[in-house]
Amino acid sequence: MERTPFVAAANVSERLAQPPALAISTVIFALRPSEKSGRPTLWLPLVRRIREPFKGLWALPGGPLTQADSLQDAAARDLQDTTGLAPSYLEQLYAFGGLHRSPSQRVVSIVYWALVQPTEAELAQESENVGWFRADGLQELAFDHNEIVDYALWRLRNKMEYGSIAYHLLGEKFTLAQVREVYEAVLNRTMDPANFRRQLKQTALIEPTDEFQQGGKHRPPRLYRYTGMDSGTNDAGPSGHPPSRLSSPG
Amino acid sequence: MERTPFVAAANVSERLAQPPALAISTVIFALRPSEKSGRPTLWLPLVRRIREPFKGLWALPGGPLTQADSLQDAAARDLQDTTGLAPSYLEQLYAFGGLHRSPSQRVVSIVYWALVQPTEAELAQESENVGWFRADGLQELAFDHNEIVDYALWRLRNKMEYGSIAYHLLGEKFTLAQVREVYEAVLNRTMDPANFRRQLKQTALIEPTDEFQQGGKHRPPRLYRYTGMDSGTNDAGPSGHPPSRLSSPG
DNA sequence: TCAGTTTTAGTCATAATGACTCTAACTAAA
DNA sequence: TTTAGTTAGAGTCATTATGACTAAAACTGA
Repeated sequence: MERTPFVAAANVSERLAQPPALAISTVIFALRPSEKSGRPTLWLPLVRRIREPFKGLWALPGGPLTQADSLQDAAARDLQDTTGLAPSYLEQLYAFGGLHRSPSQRVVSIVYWALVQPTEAELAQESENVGWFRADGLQELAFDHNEIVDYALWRLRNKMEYGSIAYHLLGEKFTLAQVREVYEAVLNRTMDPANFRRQLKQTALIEPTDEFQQGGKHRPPRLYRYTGMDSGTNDAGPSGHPPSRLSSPG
Repeated sequence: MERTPFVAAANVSERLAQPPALAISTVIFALRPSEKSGRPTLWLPLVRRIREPFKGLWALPGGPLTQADSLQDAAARDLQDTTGLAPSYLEQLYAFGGLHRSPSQRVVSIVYWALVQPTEAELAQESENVGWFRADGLQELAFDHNEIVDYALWRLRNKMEYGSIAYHLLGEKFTLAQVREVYEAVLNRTMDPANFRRQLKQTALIEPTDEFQQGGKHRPPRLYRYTGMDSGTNDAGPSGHPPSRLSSPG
């Protein structure tokens, strides 16, 4: 994002005369095993800037608003181009329009946030200029992107307290323990397995399958399926989700 | 908002070549007594369009993004200019960027929503081209503004379920019954007075004053004061409010 | 066969909720 | 002065949700 657009402003008066540039950026979250514990933790892909400003620093994927796309489509397209990812969940986060976000021309960024499933996240090409980072304790990023990531994290944790969002970080079938691990990774605290299971089965939109996950060195857990029929890549803006409360157990 | 900016596009290819125009609009809510029952209900001010497109139709107040202002400041300034209002609460709602929101050039609107207190709302100048309308059952508005108002209503009702937002529609001192009336007006259903009072006093950030409201034909109710110290015109975006639950009683 | 693990069901005390009753305190009409 | 009408405000009670906890079930690996 924030590629220097059209003209480089030579001075303040020229800068004020230009209309602000419009950019789209996306914060993408996925679960990956922690290096130490192996437990799932939150990660996000970043791209390295190859030109000024902030050349060499890592930044959120994005770019100028493509004329022919809606905002949502532009976000999805940028995601595909820069990281190869197709998100299972994509929602507008916020429009950032401070006066001095970019040193050259003024840039208004409309930021989306996305969740991708582990199978998709594996496909994401890593390279010299595209890498995955743990969502907490990020290094210094370009522009105001640290602030943006923090806000996206806050929103993710917030949405978590209602139902339905956790499943976009998982595959089609999952165990109840996996759902709990998503909550624990996002909210950064442990939860009582028994109580969590009780609440999930009461309120959440899931149904049991007759399959069980094999391979563990313990009793095989039943696999469940999400029945929320969330249209995936849909916006929670207009036509958004009415919240169905799920409070945190144990 | 959506004043035809800079150049009027002559054809599709020219239109696609131009960068999208940026506009700011605001949905403003205030309580006003219903014509029939006299009970408080939700109203919002609209301005009549005096030029094409949609000349003659009512629309949300707004305008192009002023260069020297942040997004939030631009919203507050437009509010002041078009309706004379200074909101006690102002928050970003959503960025609307569909391809064909405006028939001439493509316009991306960053929409804010605001709450004003009754004393302020009275000051709002009404005129031939500025009027107040009930928030539900609106007539056809210019552009996609019906959709925007509906979404703002959804967000207002949503925020209502956490605490702290209702008081921005009231004055400095208020009775508990008035708070309940705000909830009833916004959520559009009645609530049990006794249970509502109990919950408010448990969780909400209010303190009793030693004053009582006189003039009713019944026992005078105690006046309360909000102690949330919400910095009023602050954003709930980045640096936003962590939600403190208040569920609906009765 | 046994120890170790996680799944899964269940118990129990406490807190929150919704429906309801009753008294207090005022006004207005009789 | 009394009485009816109104809302304020406190309190009761059954039901439900929550958090902490116990324990059996079902697998693996030694």
